[in-house]
Amino acid sequence: MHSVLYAALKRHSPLDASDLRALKSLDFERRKLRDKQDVVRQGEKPQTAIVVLDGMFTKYVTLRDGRIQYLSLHIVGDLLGVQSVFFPEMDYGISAIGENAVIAEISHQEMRAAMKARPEIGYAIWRQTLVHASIFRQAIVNNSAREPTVRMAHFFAEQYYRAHSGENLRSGECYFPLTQSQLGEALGISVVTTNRAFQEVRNNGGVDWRPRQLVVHDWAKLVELGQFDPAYLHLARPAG
Amino acid sequence: MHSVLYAALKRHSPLDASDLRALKSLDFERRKLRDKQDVVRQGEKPQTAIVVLDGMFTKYVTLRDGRIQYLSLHIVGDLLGVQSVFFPEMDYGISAIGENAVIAEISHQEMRAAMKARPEIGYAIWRQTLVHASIFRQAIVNNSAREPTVRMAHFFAEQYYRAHSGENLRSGECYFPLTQSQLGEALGISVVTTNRAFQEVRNNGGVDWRPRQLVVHDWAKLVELGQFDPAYLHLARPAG
DNA sequence: CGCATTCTTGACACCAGTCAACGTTAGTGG
DNA sequence: CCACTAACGTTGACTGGTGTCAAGAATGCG
Repeated sequence: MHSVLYAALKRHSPLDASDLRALKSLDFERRKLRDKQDVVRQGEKPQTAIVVLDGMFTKYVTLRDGRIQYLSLHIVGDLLGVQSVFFPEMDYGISAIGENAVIAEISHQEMRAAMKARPEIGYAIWRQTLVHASIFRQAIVNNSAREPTVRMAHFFAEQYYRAHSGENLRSGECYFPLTQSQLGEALGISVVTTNRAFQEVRNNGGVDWRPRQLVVHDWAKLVELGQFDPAYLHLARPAG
Repeated sequence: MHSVLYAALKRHSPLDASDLRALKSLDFERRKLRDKQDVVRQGEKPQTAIVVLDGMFTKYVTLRDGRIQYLSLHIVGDLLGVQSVFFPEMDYGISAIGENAVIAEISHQEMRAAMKARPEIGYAIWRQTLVHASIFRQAIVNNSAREPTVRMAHFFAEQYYRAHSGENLRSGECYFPLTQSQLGEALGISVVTTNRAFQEVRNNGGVDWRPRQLVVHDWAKLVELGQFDPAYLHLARPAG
């Protein structure tokens, strides 16, 4: 878990040996989750922050009428629920999607101590929360101003780009265990529209989607269709 | 400016006398902006962070085809562009809306120094960025999963609630200098739909909207129509 | 007073949602 | 190994909401 977190933070933050040592001293508990199992629910007051070790997790909101809106997807290295270190009550839920979903739980106390002892760790975590905020902003743009096909292509592009840390993108795969229904709930469109939009993306976007796996065979095409510009993800290296 | 920032941070963070002193020592430059004038543009690399002193500001994204998507509105006390302290390049723009738009610019250096000298100031600012992230999340939910009328009511409620810091909400006003066209660009709907949705909100939502001013005469009604639950804003006091 | 912007309304087309049925796949237990 | 089931994917038909276009009314500013 320490190396996973360190690697993720290192991507945008200058951590030194002492910081690494501090990270290594963090106590944590490993936890495996089933498909669709909640890590935290909206309204709860968790005592831990979460590092994704494997699989996929999602932040989501449940509406009055029971409908769900997914806010973001998260993969290895993502640090979740940082907000709960500062504001006790969760205004969104976190749940696992798919199998092999594993997290490490780190107590708020430990987190606070590490940030206090090594301010640069605090800044690194802060940067991560800023990137996540940036992803939220793009989701607003995407779900508000782009038509279903473009929207979906952009979403795929973001997932793929993040899964590969912005490197070696030309072609490849990434884990993508959502159902079409869930994808629709992320994009703010109905299942039927999701299905039809996907067929167009498959035909014109240089991607395919086998169960649990997104297959990109023409990255440039996907970028073009999705109007994807990764600047907002603030990874050190520009798109390759 | 110092008291404005201090008051805003105090709302969610425990700052002491030394923190206040540190804030007071911050050097800044006051700047007045015209309606629609940019503070920073997407892609630029500003050297300062921004405290809103008066009027209204907005974060927005410009799409390829020139369309605009507004991301959030900001008022007195909001600290903007904190991200640029950590990531040089802006992935969104900030501009003034309406008259009497005044900001204070604080150099990144000064910001960094203050956070280093007084960690609690850093945490307070961090909390602000977390609240803004939370507002983004709600915007995703709002623009993706709620129909125009409800969406608009929710948006109004959020504005009004934030303008009043969650206090004395029963009835009152708040500054709201957008045009209907801009409101549409915030909600992800066309001008025509905006206009029609507004008429319904006016009729059933306990609000009115005079030029530049949002008038709430029945807060409970607005909350009901907009399905507004202010938990996500993480102000200390619950709704009154 | 006159011009530009904003607001408002109607008509129309079309995209996206809903409903419903069927096909496909994966997982379970006999 | 196959039968059975539940979840998921796919398709068609229909409806309604939302966007676009266009024109006129109201407002505000110089």
